[in-house]
Amino acid sequence: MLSACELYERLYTFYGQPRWWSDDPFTVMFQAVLVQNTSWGSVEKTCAAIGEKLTPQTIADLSPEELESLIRPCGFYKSKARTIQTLVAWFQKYDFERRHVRKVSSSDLRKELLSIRGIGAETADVILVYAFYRPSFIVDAYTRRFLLRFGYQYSDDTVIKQFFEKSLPKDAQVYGWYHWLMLEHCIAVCKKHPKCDCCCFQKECRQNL
DNA sequence: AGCCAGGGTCTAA
DNA sequence: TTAGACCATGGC
Repeated sequence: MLSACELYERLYTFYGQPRWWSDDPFTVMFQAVLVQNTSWGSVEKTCAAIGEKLTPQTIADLSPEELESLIRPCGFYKSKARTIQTLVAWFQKYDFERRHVRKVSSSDLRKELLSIRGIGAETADVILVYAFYRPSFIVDAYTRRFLLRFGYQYSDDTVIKQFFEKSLPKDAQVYGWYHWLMLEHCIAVCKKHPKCDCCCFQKECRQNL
């Protein structure tokens, strides 16, 4: 079994410099909610339609119904609209400024996010890492799928989170890059093997890694 | 046609 | 504490 660090080295060597989700914290928050149990393509389309109006103030000024109709294509639009409005109100307490949010400690920030209805562990960690540069390893469908392919079998997300956090430097940039690399890898493999969860030991899925 | 997508919440046992 | 129902739409 490879360690989390060794896996990272191989991913980084193979795929090179990963992208960041978005430089804009509000874009990260907005998209992280929209993508819940939804395909990324729907989120992209929705955000493209909103265009430059995707700012916290613009979204804050929308009525619930207006926001619902904007995000409808992403599914679960009523609950997501409510979550986004709550998030915006929360962000407004910090004047929509990342540097103000960053005055809060990581653990308190995580608690604040988790207290918002519609934000669970995964969404909170995405926001912590990509929007506010706080190290809290993201465990999502890609993380689980990635580990499965390499023969790791964990039942519980908190155990997976620990697997990464215990052996990596506590660094948000590393966590964000790592998550992005796993995503890239899953997408690259899935193009060749649509049902790839069950092919983790096949050579095609592991070559060059 | 039917199943799934980068989840989260609430409830029943 | 945990499995299962529910939320909803679009893409393939």
